[in-house]
Amino acid sequence: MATETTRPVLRVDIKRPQRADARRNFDALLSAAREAFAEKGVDASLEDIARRAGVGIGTLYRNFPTRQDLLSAVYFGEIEELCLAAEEAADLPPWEALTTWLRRFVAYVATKRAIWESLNRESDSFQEAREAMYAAGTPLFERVQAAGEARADMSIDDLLRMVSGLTGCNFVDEEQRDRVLQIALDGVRAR
Amino acid sequence: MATETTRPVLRVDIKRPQRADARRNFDALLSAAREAFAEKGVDASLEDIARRAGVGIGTLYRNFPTRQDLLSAVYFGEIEELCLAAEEAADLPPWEALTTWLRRFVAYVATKRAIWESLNRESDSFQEAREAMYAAGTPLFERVQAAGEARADMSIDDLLRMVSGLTGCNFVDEEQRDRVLQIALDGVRAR
DNA sequence: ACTATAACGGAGGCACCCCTCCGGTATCAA
DNA sequence: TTGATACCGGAGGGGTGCCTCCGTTATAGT
Repeated sequence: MATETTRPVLRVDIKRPQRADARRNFDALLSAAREAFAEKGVDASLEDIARRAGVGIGTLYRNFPTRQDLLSAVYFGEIEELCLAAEEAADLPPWEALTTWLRRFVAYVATKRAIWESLNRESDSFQEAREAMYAAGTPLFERVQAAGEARADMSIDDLLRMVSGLTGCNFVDEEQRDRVLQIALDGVRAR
Repeated sequence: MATETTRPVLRVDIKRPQRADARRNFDALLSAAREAFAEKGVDASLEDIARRAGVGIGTLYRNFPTRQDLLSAVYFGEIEELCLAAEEAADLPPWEALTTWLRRFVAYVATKRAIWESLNRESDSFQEAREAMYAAGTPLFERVQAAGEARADMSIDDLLRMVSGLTGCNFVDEEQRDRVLQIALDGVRAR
């Protein structure tokens, strides 16, 4: 389903370089950045990223003139995947579809701190990512509400902030995180 | 009630200096630090704090040899107040007592980022603060559970992490924060 | 008033980060 | 093979923060 999607697109036009050596560096930088951002959040040191990639700092700046460019290149793809996951879940019954997607959402957020931060920072370029996530989640949530299985006095914004808040803080272990999340979602259910 | 409490004490023994000028600086540092920590979180720059206090960096280090010493001096007092609030709420009916205290808890956490961080960091000296908070909240929560008004399969640790998670992330406004918190607490209620 | 000394404050060494600039190098088309 | 050039890397200047050290100053007891 939806192979030729017209979903609001997250366009990043940082072009992969032409020359072979340049392409190698470009890719190394991307994966080093993915690693560093996941580990230290969006404030990870750019010099550290260049080091991890085994590349000079100059090369980093040539490919990604600003920190935002690098962040975008790394994360917009992943958020895109999240949006796709929402479409895939659409076949399930309303409540399962929603929780399935949220589970996926949580899995992402837990490891990729930047996604979480993108929900919590006031930044233009993150705005776009946030909107894409909301657009993806809204149909799922509205379906649940239409089925009378979730309280009507709640928005997707409420829901995602709730889930991301619970995901963004430390728990003793995964088991506790799931349990607490489950409890909070119980509050979302219509009674 | 409990004027001569034997509650686990948060002891900080950084002694206020003897000489008049030293005492002035000590106090100025404390309030500058309170301000800076609230504003920028526990990572606020020590040099900035000294500047705000109108004092040399050396003076800061003389009074508070480590960042932890300063943090402790600032926050343990406030956490102590939080614990007192729990005792005061004890007169109310179980569920109200708990939510009254949690409301207080939220009010603190929202403005004092360090308290929130103290729940989310792995640090020895915060451990102590965390334990004090837990000790204060446990009676309230257990009372609610005993009254059958909260689900039994949840601990005070679960509850506080849930609340602090929801408090620690941004909401559009206070109203949304309260609404979402209310929804999550609905999930805590026994059905 | 005078002095012993507690307390001051900021210069300075070290570390890290950001970003620019440019001499050197690897690539690729001819 | 070779030359034009796209691309490299890191030195270096500017900024901030941490913490120590020590010459200078204010205080308090006599």
